[in-house]
Amino acid sequence: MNTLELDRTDLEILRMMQGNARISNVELAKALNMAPSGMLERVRKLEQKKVIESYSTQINAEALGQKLLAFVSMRVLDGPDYQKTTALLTALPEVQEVHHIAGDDCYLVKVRTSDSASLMALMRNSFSQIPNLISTRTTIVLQTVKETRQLVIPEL
Amino acid sequence: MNTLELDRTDLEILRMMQGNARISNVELAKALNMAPSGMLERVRKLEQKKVIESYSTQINAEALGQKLLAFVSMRVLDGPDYQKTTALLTALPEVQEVHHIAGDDCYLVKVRTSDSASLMALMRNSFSQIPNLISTRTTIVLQTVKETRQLVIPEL
DNA sequence: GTCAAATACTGAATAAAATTCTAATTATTA
DNA sequence: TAATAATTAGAATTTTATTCAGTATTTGAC
Repeated sequence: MNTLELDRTDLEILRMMQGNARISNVELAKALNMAPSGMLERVRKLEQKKVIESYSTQINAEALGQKLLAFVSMRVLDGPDYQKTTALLTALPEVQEVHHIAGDDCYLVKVRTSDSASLMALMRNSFSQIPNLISTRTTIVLQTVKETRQLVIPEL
Repeated sequence: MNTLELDRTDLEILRMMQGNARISNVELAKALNMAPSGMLERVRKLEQKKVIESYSTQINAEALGQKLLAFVSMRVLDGPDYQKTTALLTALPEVQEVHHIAGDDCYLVKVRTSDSASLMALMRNSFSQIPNLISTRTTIVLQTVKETRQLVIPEL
């Protein structure tokens, strides 16, 4: 099979594991009518090919006191430090997403902090320290109705 | 211990599992110097308390041909169907996030599709069918520099 | 189409891990 | 402080992961 092509079985594996990363190999094998050993090889291969990127645990953000979510629009000024500026921004643990979007040299940044005071502190103490970086707009999330990274897996 | 309070051990567990949902119970126990049986109960308790929401597999979106990411601003008109409108939107598998944001009755919606044609189809065939829902702006992501849901876990 | 090489799969054996349960320890609280 | 509840360890048991040799299947060259 080609390095990048996924057959029906692969897609079924991904579908099942996407929703439950801790499903046992035996259970997976049963569900797809395979021997556990064969299933194991499939999964290992998907990991090697980086089709499976990681297994992560979704933690209740509020349980950790992380009640504030915000989207911040930013502009990075062109220049020799462009890469470095991006790296500094990305390195902040409160920064969950950094998307380069169309229109100007702009970033859309998703930030999660405990509260608005922490966000303010972050913007004043961290963002402001990064050269050539300008926050242009901050949007506070009032309520999150849905938040997942589950992909639509084709049927084949 | 209180239903919601997390001690140092809990936080360590979350820290380790957040980055690797498939870490074995034995390995966790070793790392925190506990018996596997005790560790297992801790984890079960975190699951019951919904501090741990789920275990998910991060799949390479491009491997599944999902190359387009977009943020769509939307407005939902007030009315008796408000709840239903939200439910219909949320139910779409291409819709990964729905955030209610400050200012107007507005949603910020994150959408992932295979390409711009699919996005257009989604907007025309699905979004448009939902009553009282108006897309006000679509922002295409050119490049994603960082995308994680890892939370900042306090030290204690 | 045929054959050889590579790939994928099975089934059994073994190693490792998960799970259960009892007893003991520690923490809570009345 | 005593009684109660919660947590933990340790051993026994069940289940799962992993390995591996052999079989089947697919792939690609000719």
